[in-house]
Amino acid sequence: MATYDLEHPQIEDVALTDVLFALSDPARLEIVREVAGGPLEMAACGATNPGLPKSTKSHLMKVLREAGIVRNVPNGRGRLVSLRKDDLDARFPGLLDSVLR
Amino acid sequence: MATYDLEHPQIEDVALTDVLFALSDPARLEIVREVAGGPLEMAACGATNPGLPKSTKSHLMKVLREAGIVRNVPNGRGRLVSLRKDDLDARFPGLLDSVLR
DNA sequence: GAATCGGTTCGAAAAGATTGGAACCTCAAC
DNA sequence: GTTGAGGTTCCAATCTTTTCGAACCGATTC
Repeated sequence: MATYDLEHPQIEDVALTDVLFALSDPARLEIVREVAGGPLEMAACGATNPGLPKSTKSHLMKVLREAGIVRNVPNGRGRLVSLRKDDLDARFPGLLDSVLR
Repeated sequence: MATYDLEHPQIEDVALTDVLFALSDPARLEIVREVAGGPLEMAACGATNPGLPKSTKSHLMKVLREAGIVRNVPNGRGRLVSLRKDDLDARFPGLLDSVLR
């Protein structure tokens, strides 16, 4: 019964401190950098962290998703992760660019 | 014997994730906003948090200081807190502006 | 439909952050 | 020198995050 569509916050509802917190972890920031190049299969990201257990990776993604930073949608039998760049740019102009520079 | 001059990191030594983490706490971010207007006596900042115990406030300042965000120097019998804006702008261009906007 | 692959969720343990009281330190004023 | 104001440090309690195994789920492939 439980569907696997995950909750994504409205961008107006995300607080700046939540975004900053999500980005303040090196592993999460690295994922954001990878995804900044374009949407990525979840299996494909975390290239820098090869041996990461999947539950851990799933949790990192959850924090990013709940902070409004990434979108994570079902895609075939996997998932596609993408950066919510337009949303973030509208809500916190310049932030993403300065973090990713 | 112990001097009360506190350690301030070289700006090149501070990691982006440390800065983001320090700014990800609402109370700390508020202090940064206050200090962005110009140097402030430590006693004068935290206006939004009137009843904050001094040990707690001291700890918030420590996190900001160790992240390279503020400078905290003795001044009379108190301390003067200032934003390391130039350092931060050089190290992470645009970051501070986008966070404080 | 059975097996498998990619991910989520749950639960519990470990690690780290926050909070605040108490003791202490420094400077300045008296 | 004593006192008081402004802050730091220490410590312990609490809270939050992180980590990861185990169980589960849905879509795909056979």
